[in-house]
Amino acid sequence: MVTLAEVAQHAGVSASTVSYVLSGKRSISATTRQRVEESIRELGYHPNAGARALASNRSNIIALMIPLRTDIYVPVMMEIAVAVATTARTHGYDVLLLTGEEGPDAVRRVTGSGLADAMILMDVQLDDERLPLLRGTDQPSALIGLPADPSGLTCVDLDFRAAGALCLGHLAALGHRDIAVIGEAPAVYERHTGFAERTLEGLRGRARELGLRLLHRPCEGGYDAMAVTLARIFDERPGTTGFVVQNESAVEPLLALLRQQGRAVPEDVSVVAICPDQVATQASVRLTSVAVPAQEMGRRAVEHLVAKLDGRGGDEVVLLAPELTVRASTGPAPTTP
Amino acid sequence: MVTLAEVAQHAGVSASTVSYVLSGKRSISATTRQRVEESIRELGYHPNAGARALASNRSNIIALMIPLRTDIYVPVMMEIAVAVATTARTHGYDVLLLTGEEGPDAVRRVTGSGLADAMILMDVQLDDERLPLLRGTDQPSALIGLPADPSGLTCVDLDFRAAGALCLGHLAALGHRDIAVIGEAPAVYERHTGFAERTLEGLRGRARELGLRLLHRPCEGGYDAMAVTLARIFDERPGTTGFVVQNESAVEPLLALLRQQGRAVPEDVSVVAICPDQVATQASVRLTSVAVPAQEMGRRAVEHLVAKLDGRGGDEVVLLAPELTVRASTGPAPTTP
DNA sequence: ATAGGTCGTCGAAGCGCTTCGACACTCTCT
DNA sequence: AGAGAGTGTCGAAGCGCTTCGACGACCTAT
Repeated sequence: MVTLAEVAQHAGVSASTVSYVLSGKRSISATTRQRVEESIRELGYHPNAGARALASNRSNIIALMIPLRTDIYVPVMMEIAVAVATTARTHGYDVLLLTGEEGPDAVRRVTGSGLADAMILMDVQLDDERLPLLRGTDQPSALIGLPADPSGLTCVDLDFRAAGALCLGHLAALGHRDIAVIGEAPAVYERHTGFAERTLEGLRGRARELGLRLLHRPCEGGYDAMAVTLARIFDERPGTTGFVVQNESAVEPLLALLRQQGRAVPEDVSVVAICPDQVATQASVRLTSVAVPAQEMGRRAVEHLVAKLDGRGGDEVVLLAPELTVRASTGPAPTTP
Repeated sequence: MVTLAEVAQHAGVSASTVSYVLSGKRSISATTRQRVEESIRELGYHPNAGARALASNRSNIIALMIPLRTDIYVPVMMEIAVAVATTARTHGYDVLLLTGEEGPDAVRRVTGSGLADAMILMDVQLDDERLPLLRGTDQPSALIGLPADPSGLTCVDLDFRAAGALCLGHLAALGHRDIAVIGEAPAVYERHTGFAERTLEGLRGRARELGLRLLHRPCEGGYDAMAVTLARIFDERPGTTGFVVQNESAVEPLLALLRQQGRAVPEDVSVVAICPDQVATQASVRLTSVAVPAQEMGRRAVEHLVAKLDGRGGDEVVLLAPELTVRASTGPAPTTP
């Protein structure tokens, strides 16, 4: 293992000079810099992370807490995680992966031990038990999601309320009057997950404004659950012609079932999804959808944290504006004779 | 920030005593231990990670390198990642998330800086450029996947060759003679990804033994690509009655297309998948499948590393035996009159 | 009773880095 | 020509922890 001191000796300068070459925190003459850089390369020097963290009180690590459940929003989570890791690297940070399993203890542990300089939390509940801890520390943090009370916190999220409204507006403009909403699994609503509830508010609010009839049904993913849910919907509202789906694992089952029942998409019923673009474009019918900008969210969260760590910027709630892309799954409502 | 010294003072002992209470590396009287533990709790002490790493030359971090591509095997990757994180925590380790983007440089950086004590690599190519680096260091590592030459390395993987053979055996036993294999995207084969090629070897070998006709077609995910591929298959081999699918994002499109063409599963054609159980059970037809034991793989990799870090055990190739679960997508071959 | 163990604790060294103050220079401005 | 203001470099302190050797205190076997 090569140390700073060895590099210094090799280059014929003092250790502090090498350190300043590395950090750029003091000016160094061009010739010295070159000599040092040459030595670093020649010896294959890598600064020791622990020593650096100890001396500078900075680990250059950002912690990312992902939900333990692997059964839900997997593509979104993965995309966010990768975006976080990639963005962090471009700013010189590494990413520590925490699972939700440890809950608040993980926050305490990471904060207390100086393992990470900052923290990103995903899968935030409206009234998340980790939030008081975050407010009580001076360690920067960012949430991906929006809790009930975001004061004193940095949050990045899609504006799901607007997304809900947008979907409904699109269906309404096409003449649909009876809309069914296929939501996430009931457990998601029971946990009071922000995005699910806010979407619903957006949908309901706009439905009221436009005088549409709205039926919301949570749904476990998968074919069988979807079959039951769909049967109930048509039972209760036979005139349903528009669907809004916010549940990745219900998308394909829904399409398959509609097809099977002889209801053509988009001729007989229209479907709008709120999901990552990839899901929308790979479905058996290319779906009109509001994209969940997973990468963008991950990137923004990291950039906020880096800014805060550099002493720039403060808390802020960033709600990304939803965009609706029209594809092949929506069309004019059928004219009932 | 509370330090060891403060805890020591509070408990009326020396710093080293507190350290030994924490590590258990020397015997400590029960009364002293209690007093120290009480102080730790009272002061809310967390050992500083950097200082610990510097002094002990151990970071208690395991690096996990995941592929950058988020478009492929997402659920598997995610499951492995979560299993790695969870298992690592139970052994007192944290997980550093690296993306494949940096490639070999990441290996050098992490190894050189002492950021992590060990490393797990996913998405291993048969002739992966990171392997020489791993062999050249004394830092323990584990691969999830199997390269062409695993000598001097620890590898954990499903025995894909056996998995391929198993699928074919099952179809053969049901009387199918003409089998089509829907593979991963062409790029996966071009990269010489181990699992894809080994599956193919297993399939071909058993096909030869049993005298079956085998047609292998790589396939991009999604509905449209699958439609093209399927058309070609039936064009070339109209008598095809058995399918083996190794491509998560081709599963649902395949089922939809077969249904659409009036080919009933399993009455007219049988489908066996190689995929995580979750995909198999959530599909519109519950799929007979060989499970990719993602969690098990993640867990095993971590446990091997922990053992190596504790000075137990050495390099080893662990090939998990495949298990085929019969569900609703396979049945006897139709008798051609 | 004394030599030899074991047990529990302490002090001090040191891990590899960052950073502060100091110091010798070289410029500029008057 | 001398004061003042940079520049570029160095030495030393110290970050919070682990770990080694040392040392009493107590126990056992001779």
